[in-house]
Amino acid sequence: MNQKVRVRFAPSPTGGLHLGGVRTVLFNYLFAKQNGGDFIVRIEDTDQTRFVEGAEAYIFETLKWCGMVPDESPLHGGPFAPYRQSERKANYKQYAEQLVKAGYAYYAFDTPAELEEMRTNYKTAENPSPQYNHALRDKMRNSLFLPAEEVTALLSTNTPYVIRIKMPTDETIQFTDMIRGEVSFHTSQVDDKVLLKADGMPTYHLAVVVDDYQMQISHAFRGEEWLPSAPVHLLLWKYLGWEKEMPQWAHLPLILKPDGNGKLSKRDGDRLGFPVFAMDWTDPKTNETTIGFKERGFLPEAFVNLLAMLGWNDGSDQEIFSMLELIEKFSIDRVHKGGAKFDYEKAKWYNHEWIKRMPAKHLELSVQKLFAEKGITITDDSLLAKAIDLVKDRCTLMPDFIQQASFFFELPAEIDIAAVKPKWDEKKNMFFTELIRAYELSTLWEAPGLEIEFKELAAVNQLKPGELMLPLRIMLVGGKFGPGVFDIAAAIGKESTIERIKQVMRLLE
RNA sequence: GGCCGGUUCGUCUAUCGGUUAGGACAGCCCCCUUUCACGGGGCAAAGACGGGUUCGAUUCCCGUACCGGCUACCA
Repeated sequence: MNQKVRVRFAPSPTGGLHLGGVRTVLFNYLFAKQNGGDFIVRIEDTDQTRFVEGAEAYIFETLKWCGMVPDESPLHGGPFAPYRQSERKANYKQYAEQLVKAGYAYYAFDTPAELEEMRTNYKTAENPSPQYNHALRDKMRNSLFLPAEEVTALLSTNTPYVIRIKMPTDETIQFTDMIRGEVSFHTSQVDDKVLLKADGMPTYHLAVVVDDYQMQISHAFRGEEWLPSAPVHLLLWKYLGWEKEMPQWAHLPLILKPDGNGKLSKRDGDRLGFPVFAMDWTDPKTNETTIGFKERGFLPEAFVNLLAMLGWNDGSDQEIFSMLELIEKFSIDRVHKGGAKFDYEKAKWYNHEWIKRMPAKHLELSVQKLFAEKGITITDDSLLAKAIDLVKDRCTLMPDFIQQASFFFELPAEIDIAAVKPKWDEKKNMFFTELIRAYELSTLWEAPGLEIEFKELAAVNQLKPGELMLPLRIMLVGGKFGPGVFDIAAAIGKESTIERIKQVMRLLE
């Protein structure tokens, strides 16, 4: 029995990685790191017909973005390489053969058409989906019921065949799931799953057992959708003689659609207008891009945080956790049994919280990039930091910084002149003319001083500051939003402030 | 249909048999703010149903209902 904690995430490279997948990685990762163990990524590409170009690279980019670096993987190498099942192909057949020899599995020569025929022939109202199982296998063409000579003949003439597990007719398979406790199945209800396909590739069922064994996996976490096939895996561990090395299982609850029911899919995101994939994914065949959390403007810290809280909590009221805190506090026995509906509003709340807490320094690079995409070049780093600190409280998603802060770096794109024009008069015009003069003479350009000067001048002119502050805001910002006006004036500087006042005054003439 | 799993406010959830069933998001109201937010305060909102066990059940057991997953030579 290996003591060392070793977990694996075993994705199939068929497209973008979605929420549920990333959460599975996260729980694996947290568990491994908490226990000083290894986090392995193994690519389950046994179905060559479903291979999608770029999907594997995408998986690793996603893990990197989330801050979960594998200790072993096809990309990072490791002592149990290769980590791609397609490259381990030669490995599996011998075990399938071993099972046949021991009487735990058998050759099946049924063609796809024959299987189809069986399903339609035996389909009844009570049994809408007949299985290839103990009750039906004697009706099929397999090494269990065909004469030995015929089997030999079929084999020697290279007739395509698969190897199926021979499920016992009457046994109870029980195991302890780390999340669900005791779970049991009756073998009569489980079908004779294919272990080795006609193309020589193993199915998931065989591959996961062989690889978990060879890679010395200590704990196997996967989605709840795998629970029904757990008895097959348990039996395989036993039949292969590795029972003592079998990992502990944990079947994670599913992430469900926000509305209605069922597990969350990419389509729900398209339909409801929120991301489901971690990052943008472009399907190489259709060239269609599906938006990701990253590109929508989520911080990886927030993404990880919100995923962790979908089905887990530490028992306290704390909701904001960093990766380090999660590693420290995560516990598999506090993971829920029931699925959780995904709530995009709450997801945004996590991001908002993270943006608010994030020091401006950490945000600078991505904000700068966002601006660059809009054609705004930032040359003054200290102004950028100041601007970020001033507006981050009002940014939920990263692109909000464009709306909230671009006026710091360029003249307002639009001026809401209608907000001031109706109440604009000669007295106000005079006030701002005098304000320009006063500000031109200012030696100390700081918010409190600017505000005092402004208010004093208003008093001299017998005007209420309230009636003047909105016009000033429109002049500097362009609209009815943003941080305190004098903070803005202080940040953009004397020259720009005066220029903006003058410009709008001209528009008001 | 069968098998397996699940079920506390609209949503995410706390509760290790005894609570006015707590928090958060969203909603509504108020305060703060001479903009928009942030922030603060408040309102409304839940144990699917029926049986047990128990002095006492949201909590333990059984049944029902409902929801989900699986039922491929896909993972």
